[in-house]
Amino acid sequence: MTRYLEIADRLAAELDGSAPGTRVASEPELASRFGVGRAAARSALQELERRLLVRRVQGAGTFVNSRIDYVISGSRPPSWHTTVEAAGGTPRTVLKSVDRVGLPEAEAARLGRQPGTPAHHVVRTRYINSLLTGWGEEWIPVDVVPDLDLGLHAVDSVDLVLRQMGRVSPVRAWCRVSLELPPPRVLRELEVEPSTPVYLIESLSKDETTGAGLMCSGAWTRADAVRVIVEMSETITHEEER
Amino acid sequence: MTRYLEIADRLAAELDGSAPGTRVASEPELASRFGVGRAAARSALQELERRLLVRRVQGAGTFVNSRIDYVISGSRPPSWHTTVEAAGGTPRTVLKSVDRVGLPEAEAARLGRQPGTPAHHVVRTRYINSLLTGWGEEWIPVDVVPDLDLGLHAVDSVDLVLRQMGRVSPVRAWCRVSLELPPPRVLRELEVEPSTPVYLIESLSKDETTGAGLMCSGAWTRADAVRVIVEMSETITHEEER
DNA sequence: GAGCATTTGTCCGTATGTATT
DNA sequence: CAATACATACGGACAAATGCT
Repeated sequence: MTRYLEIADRLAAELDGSAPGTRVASEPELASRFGVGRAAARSALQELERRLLVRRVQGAGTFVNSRIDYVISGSRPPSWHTTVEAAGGTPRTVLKSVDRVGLPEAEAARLGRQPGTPAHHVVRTRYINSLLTGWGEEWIPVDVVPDLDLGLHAVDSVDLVLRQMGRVSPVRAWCRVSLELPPPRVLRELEVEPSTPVYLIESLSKDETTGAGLMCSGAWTRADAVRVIVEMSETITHEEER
Repeated sequence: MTRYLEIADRLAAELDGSAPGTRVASEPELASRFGVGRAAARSALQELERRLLVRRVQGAGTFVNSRIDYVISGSRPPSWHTTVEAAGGTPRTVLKSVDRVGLPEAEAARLGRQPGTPAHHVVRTRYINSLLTGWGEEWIPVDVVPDLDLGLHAVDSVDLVLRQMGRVSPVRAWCRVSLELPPPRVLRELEVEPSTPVYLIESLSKDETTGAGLMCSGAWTRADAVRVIVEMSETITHEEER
């Protein structure tokens, strides 16, 4: 019945299988093609954007979107770079800052330390194909690795730096994933609209042998760029499902 | 600079703390109040809807929305009804159908059975405060509980029926959560727009002692009604984080 | 850097359709 | 049935970002 949904469905079918980044017809083009006003053509493209099928950029145009699957699992734990590359994308991580701070209360509790314990505070952004898709911070007590910054400028992976310079074996001990709307800070850092859904991935790493807390992190990721899938493989205590 | 975002932010601040279900000013009211056209007032309300702060119903109005947190965790496993009630909501589960079918391939693999094995196929919908928020299906091999339908009409909980009539102890063995856009089937069942984000929660229950697959399920839940949080507490194998 | 065309973003006024109350 | 409220659509206008000359 509604014209713009017909157009959206039609376009969705046409775009199915197109390569990511392919250009989609502009609003005026669609308007003349389907014999509607610009408003209806615009609504159709916006509908496709809500369905995460396209990405729209003011001044540039509308382009086919694609999401990569990021599986967080106990049994099959792929790294970020590997995941993105396997999906045919180009990953990039940018180190924004490395500070030396006292541990905030929440992070201290997770790491099993006293609040105020000296720690490295690492802030990094993540890109897929030059598109800013993630922002996150990591806390590592300084006694784990005294001069983390030296290693971080040479190697990209915090994990690797911990293993080589800290001589520890970090394993993921706890992880929590939820879908949120970005708080003001993340809004600015990720340069997104307030209505863009983002995943919050919180994580804690402990030493494999001693069990001591080594690192905890919080990472925000755009849901229109990544599809996070959480798999719990272990047998878990009973849940009454009704 | 943009007028409608100013209005949206203003309204968001005003609505903060309002009781869920509270009525929000209509488009014409907002238009005259802020001295803008109906288009700008409408955009502001749509922005709030994208932020999941309000719910809009044609013919009725715009109302304050609220999401309940549903935590899927190993350490603290609450039931659906308990979770909703703890959040101050009224949960309801409606049994749509109970069929006897042969197990499809995917479900058979999960349950460790042969495809085509006779099984109960249970379809149910879930409501929060009379709002349709979830739709899901469950598969239970008939040899686990021969006459499941009898029990299901008396008790709401599949888990309880399995314990009482099947004399087994189901525990969650595997669980997978992802955020999706609803496929056509779910679109119809949940009566939502194609752009409404929904969670897909897949789950497998095994017997606590024998380890035999008892039940597997797939449940779709509206993300504007529920915020799913997944917690992995167990120590998981190493993941290289970069 | 300046200028220009293209494209999306915002906004107006108006009208009609459709669902709810 | 009538009033209300949201949904769709038109035509027109200007703003803002992008990409190219």
